[in-house]
Amino acid sequence: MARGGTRSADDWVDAAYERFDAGGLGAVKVEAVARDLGTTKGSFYWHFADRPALVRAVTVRWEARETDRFIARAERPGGSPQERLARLFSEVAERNRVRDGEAALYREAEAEGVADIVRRVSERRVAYLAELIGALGIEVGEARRRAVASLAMVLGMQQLAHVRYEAHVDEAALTATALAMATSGVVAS
Amino acid sequence: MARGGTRSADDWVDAAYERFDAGGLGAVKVEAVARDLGTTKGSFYWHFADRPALVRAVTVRWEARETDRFIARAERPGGSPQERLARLFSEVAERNRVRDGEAALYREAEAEGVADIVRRVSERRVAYLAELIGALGIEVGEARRRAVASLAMVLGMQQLAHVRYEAHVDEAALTATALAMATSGVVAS
DNA sequence: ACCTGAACACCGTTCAAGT
DNA sequence: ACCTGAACACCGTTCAAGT
Repeated sequence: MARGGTRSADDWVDAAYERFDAGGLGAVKVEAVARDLGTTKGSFYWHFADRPALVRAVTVRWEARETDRFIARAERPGGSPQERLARLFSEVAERNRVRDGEAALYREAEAEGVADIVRRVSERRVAYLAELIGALGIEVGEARRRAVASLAMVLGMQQLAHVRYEAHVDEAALTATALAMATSGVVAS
Repeated sequence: MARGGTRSADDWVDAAYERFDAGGLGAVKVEAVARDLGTTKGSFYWHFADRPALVRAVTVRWEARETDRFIARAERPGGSPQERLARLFSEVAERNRVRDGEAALYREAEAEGVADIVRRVSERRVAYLAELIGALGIEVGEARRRAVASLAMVLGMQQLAHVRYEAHVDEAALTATALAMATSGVVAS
């Protein structure tokens, strides 16, 4: 909102979200956001109980957007389950390259008190993956195990990327590996 | 060291390491460690340039211990490569349950400026895994790809555990999955 | 050579006082 | 109803002064 005017809680979340996008939840600082908004941090406490409340609002917004993207992906027509899985993994691999706020989320979730939200998103991802794998004719329990294992591998690759461990495994190999885990099923029951 | 006496840099690292063990690198706070040692934080700056130097010393110590454990494992006689791999993965799965300082390391490494050390440890883990897989008669490039993929999956499961996402996949299943990835080779090249 | 104590910066939080 | 400004706590950092 314009300097000098009055602000809503939403304006605070907008400004905080920009900082989150750039630097993760750790960059969501009351004083800094107040500066961005051209107001004082004292005014922040009119709208929110404390910093954790703001961090939580930002994460909830991230969850909503993540869900939208999920639905958009699922709704998009075209293709066998295999093709959809391939599309999904290749999008994930591509986003892996960008070190944005989301990339930091799993790392920061616990310290910032939003582990529950990240857990919820994880469950959605697993459910969606399991659904696609199930569409290949795989039994439901096995489909879930494969979904968890391939999600875990993708998250692990993200972590290795965080410490800049390249491991000579590129985007294409990551995509192929995740797809192979999902479709050819290496997961023991 | 006893209160009132004089302290060495090592004493500071000892005390800081205890805090790391309990709460990760984030718990390594100059003021708190000074309190533990019964001295003032001002005195800290005689021994160290700043907090990052202390954090780095703690991580270097962690690396040394991690290496020791690695060597101990590798040297331990007995068993085919398969048996050693199984032992390795089951130990990792077991440690996954404990939420200690190490569990937080990958998350915090970048923010704390010790990504290089964690990267080095990752490379050792991959090299060791690749060596065992290579002993199964697998070609060297393929062995490395399998090593990276199985390490990534284990790290990813750790992350999911951090947000307490259980996913109905237990320790035994994790072990079996990692082993299957390493030995039966789902990784596309 | 090693430490204390006071000072400052930065950020989260509270609150009396203003509009 | 919403905000300012000052205050305090906590922690990292510096430094003059002490032993």
